[in-house]
Amino acid sequence: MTSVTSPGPTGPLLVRVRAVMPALAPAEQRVANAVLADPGGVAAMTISELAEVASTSETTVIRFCKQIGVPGYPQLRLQLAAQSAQENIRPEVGGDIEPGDSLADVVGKVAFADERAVRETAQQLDVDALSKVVAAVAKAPRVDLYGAAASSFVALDLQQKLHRIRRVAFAWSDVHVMLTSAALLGEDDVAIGISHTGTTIEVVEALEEAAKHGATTVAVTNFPRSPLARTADLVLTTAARETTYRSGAMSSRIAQLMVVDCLFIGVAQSVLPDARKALEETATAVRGHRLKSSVNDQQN
Amino acid sequence: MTSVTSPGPTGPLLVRVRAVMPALAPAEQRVANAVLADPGGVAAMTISELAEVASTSETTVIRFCKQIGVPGYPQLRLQLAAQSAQENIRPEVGGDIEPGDSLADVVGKVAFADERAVRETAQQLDVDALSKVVAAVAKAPRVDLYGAAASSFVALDLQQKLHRIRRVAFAWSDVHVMLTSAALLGEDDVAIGISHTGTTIEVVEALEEAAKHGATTVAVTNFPRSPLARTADLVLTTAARETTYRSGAMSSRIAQLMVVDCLFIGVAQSVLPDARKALEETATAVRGHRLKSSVNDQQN
DNA sequence: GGCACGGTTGTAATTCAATTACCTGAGGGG
DNA sequence: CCCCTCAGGTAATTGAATTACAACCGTGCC
Repeated sequence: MTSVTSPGPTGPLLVRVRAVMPALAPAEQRVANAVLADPGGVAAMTISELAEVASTSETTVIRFCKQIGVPGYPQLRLQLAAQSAQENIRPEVGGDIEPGDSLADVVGKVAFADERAVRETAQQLDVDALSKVVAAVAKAPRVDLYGAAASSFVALDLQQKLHRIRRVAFAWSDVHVMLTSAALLGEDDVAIGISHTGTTIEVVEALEEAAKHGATTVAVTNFPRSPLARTADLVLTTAARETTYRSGAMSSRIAQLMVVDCLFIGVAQSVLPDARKALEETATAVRGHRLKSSVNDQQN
Repeated sequence: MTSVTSPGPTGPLLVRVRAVMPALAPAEQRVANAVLADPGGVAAMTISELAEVASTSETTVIRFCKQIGVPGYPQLRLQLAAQSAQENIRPEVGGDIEPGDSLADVVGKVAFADERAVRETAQQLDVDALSKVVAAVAKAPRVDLYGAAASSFVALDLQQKLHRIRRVAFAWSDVHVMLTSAALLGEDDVAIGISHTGTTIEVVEALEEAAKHGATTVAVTNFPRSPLARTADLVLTTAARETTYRSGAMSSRIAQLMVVDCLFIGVAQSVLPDARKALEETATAVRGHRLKSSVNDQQN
């Protein structure tokens, strides 16, 4: 029993709450909303007061605590107090993007949301799971990547990176191709499904098919209780709170890319020096397609 | 964190405790000492446990609370939790990624680099130029996007976003197609070239071709003096310092995406309410491809 | 259409932490 | 020597937190 600030296995409490939100029952979601709306305030409430605010019973509040991995209500209060004390040091200049915002506001808010997504994702990322994924990918004869819409670009990005260090990887976004490809995977192969919500039918199906053939399955999603996460052997969660500006993937995709970059570097490290050599050779290959005036030789 | 908190950065509560110490009864002083020795630890204790530790009774603990101006024991716990949380502010983990770094180090460094890229890009972004780009794109009958390798994904991402709000956009990564497409652009059209270094021959050529036909040309690059930037009418610069781990685009691509997101939101704002309607319709369209267990309706 | 089932929610009983009321004993002054 | 005061504690009481249980609701399966 050391300190309140470093509780369970995973990172910051509020991040966890947001991640688990969709998997909660309605009454529990009301509690979650109350907590997210005013963490500091809730820390000052008794269980009955919070129940009142969330229009539900004390019982449900307790259930909510257990759901998010906190043993009881007093512990929740403590963690909320700790959390909101930290936030106050670095105030959230954020807020949602409004239709009337000036461009300067938009830039500020987007930047803040992206920064936060990166920071919080890193904080709560399960390094243990990541290392298992790295190990699996490093020794896999073949890696399949599944993603739809915006997530497909993340898949493509990873494919390209892995390809540059000679790992055999394929990124698919067509269900039919996903399924046929998954059907051809074997024991040592790895299949990675990417979906922010974790509910994209096609990606879930493909991962199930891959599992059926013995491949190691990995989910990259924001929601650890989502269907995709449940299907996978290993889960890497992001921590993006999408702005409500219904534009679709913004910070979620940034968070996914960060995770995928970490994965890539891990793999590259574990197959050094081959990776280094491969990277140098590929860099040399595109050098002829660079104009002068920059000594830089990275690709893109 | 179990250290004896002697010097400065402690907040008001512990300061107050120290101040009133001499005025306290012996048994109360024992409580005070226990609190000062390990504030975080005490926050995790019940009143009985603390009484035990201070070799005294619960009653004395309560008396101690009142003495230092805290109404009750639970309140003391909360304040201690908040206090000790503030003490451990997270340190900045800069530095380059080394081959021998642990995965946890890698995650920390990647996150830090990404965060910094986002922050610094936002700070130096030319909002005036951005607003001109927004205006041009908003009224353009057609937008061409050019990018190679990793930057092609950024182009595709933007294309998809613009498409969702009914803007006609094309993302090309094949030189031949780029050039033919550029040749068909007109006065009101916009061509956006994306290249981190700004030296990718194909992208520069395509932008030159587009300029030749009267289109507004835009560069998204890290280097304002690069060939690409010189070719373009408007320049949006990113501010990524690529880690030397020769992996290619990592934080540079994050920065590009942020810029592109701002551009997109700007355009969406300026064509409201059509954009809103379009976004809602597209969200509805994919709803059937979502599994339940999530109320969320963002795409990917 | 009805019936069984799993999952959700609330009520009531119970346990346990926190607080208060009250008691004891030691020291000091009249 | 007795009484008064006050530190300190025990035990009773209150109220918060938790658990046990029952009602309910939608869903899928005959």
